[in-house]
Amino acid sequence: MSDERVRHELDQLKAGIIDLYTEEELVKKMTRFHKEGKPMIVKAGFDPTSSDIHLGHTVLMNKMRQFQDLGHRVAYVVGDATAMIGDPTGRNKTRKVLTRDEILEHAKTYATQAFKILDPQKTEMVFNSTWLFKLDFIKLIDLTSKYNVARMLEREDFKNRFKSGDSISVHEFLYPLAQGYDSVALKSDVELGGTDQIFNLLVGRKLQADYGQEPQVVMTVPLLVGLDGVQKMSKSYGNYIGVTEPADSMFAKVMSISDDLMWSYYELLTTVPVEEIAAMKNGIANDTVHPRDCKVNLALFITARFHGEPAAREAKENFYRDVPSNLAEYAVTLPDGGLPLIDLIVQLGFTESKGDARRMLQQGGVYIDANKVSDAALKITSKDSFVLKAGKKKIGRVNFS
RNA sequence: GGAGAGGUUCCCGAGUGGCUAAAGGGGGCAGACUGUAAAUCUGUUGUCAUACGACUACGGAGGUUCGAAACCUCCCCUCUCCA
Repeated sequence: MSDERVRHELDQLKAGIIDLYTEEELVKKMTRFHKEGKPMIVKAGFDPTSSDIHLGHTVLMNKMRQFQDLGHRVAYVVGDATAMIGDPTGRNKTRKVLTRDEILEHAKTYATQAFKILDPQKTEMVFNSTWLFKLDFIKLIDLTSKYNVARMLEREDFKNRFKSGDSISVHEFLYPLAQGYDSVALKSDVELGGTDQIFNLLVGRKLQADYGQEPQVVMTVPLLVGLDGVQKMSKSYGNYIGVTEPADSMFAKVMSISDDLMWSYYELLTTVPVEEIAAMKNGIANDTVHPRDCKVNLALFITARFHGEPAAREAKENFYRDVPSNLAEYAVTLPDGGLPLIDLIVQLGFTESKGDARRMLQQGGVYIDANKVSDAALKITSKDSFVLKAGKKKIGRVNFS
């Protein structure tokens, strides 16, 4: 019966979800969908302050895709208006204000990346400036009157900042309200977000009720921890793997995570069944399985997802080779008097400054064709091409002309 | 509006006239070890210069001084308490 079907779909949707407010309401909406055929509007917002989608986003997008596969529609909200506030996480004290063009540009590249996962036929991309910029002063006052400061201060970071005496600007209170108002404007049935979004998502519920709508169901997905193993994956922390990154670097980055972190990547980014993951853990515990091999498989899985199997295998081979096969190539003009190695390193962008380059050289991090170079004053005089390696990650073939 | 405390290098944070490119920690980078992991250890961490050294930097603008991150004036910003 239809009940069965709803039950089954519910299990699917609940998989990997942290918070769900509330299950009853979700069931009600799903049942209605099956009876009346009107798809749910599943909302998720994205901040267009950067243009790259990384693996952290994909956790959320997979869930969105699931809803689409069950026949629902996704409202992909580009937070161009809310970006002007910046989600008050307390760390972005001076957030760079983006121009209109930059935001549109970001939204565009964002979308093409998003559709590696989402179904474009069932996705509406909307900009929240469409309705937020139309709020006049009267309506804004009305909106702000629907929430009070005490409740606002319940939000974790507001609370902390208030307690520790850091500044909170009044306009930051507008962020949750604006995001909540998005839900009102879209009449969303479900809103998805990371666990750090829970407060904002719940504001949406309250506001919808205040505006006489049926409140949205709120679901959160776990945050993916970034490569550093500490903070959530985020572009601003530089601990991310972008979905458009080359296979080689994607593979290498996965390999660089800690063994502990590997498990949450398995759970959040792969379809490997939990039993298998448990088996791997067991194997490692009794020394029959090497953790490195588990990580290689993880890296293969993730790389293959965005680049296909063959590319993933090639990335693996490159990873174990001293010199990758598809090495970056650099064309350099050799000046008459020769080119100091230090200058070359800077010129290739391997280090930021000459001092940095010199340091790296002195510390033994520079190799030419697999031979360590320690002479900081070395000058390149011959036009023979060679492979230059500076540090662990910077490597390339240099061709002179 | 009143009173007080502050703004230091990527971050936190010491420094109250020359010994300060500025302690300490975090982070970053490099090296050792390893599994091109983590943890640990070592080194390093403003720019230019082979080097001597030069330049830039302690919220902003002026000033005092042979010499200022430090002292004075004004301004900007943050926080706390009072109204």
